[in-house]
Amino acid sequence: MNYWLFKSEPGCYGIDHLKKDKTEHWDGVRNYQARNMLRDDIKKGDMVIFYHSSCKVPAAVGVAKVVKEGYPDFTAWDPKSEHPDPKSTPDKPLWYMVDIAFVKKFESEVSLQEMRTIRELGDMQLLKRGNRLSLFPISKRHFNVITELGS
DNA sequence: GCCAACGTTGGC
DNA sequence: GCCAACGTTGGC
Repeated sequence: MNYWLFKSEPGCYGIDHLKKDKTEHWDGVRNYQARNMLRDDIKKGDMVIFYHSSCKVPAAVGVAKVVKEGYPDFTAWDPKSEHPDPKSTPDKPLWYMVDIAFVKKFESEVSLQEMRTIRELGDMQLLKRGNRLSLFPISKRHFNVITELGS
């Protein structure tokens, strides 16, 4: 089993949305590195730290679980969607997504600022300079440390 | 295939 | 709103 961190802007789609929806497809990723992970690496049963970015207090806010492995992101060929891409078609899909299910919302969210002070999280991609990927792998240790801080 | 210009992300 | 970092685009 592998562990991942997914970023989302809470104003756009936050942990409370996922809690309400129970499961949701993680669409709209338009970056090749992230696409490759969604298509090839993220497996059913993998665990996800849900992270709020581009907001007042950037923070890890909960846990989700992968319930469906990579399949074509059909929002790409919907011109009315948030991130349409005419280069992607049902015959030749360019972008992929997975489905995730709500597991829990942290009792206290774990801010980016707090995570920076934790030695065991020092090598996490989230804390590296210039990190812009919207999702990336984390270690089991990272996952455990963050979930413990959140409870 | 190089690289300048431009766009986007995201913390601050 | 600023800016650093990085991805993408497109001319050559």
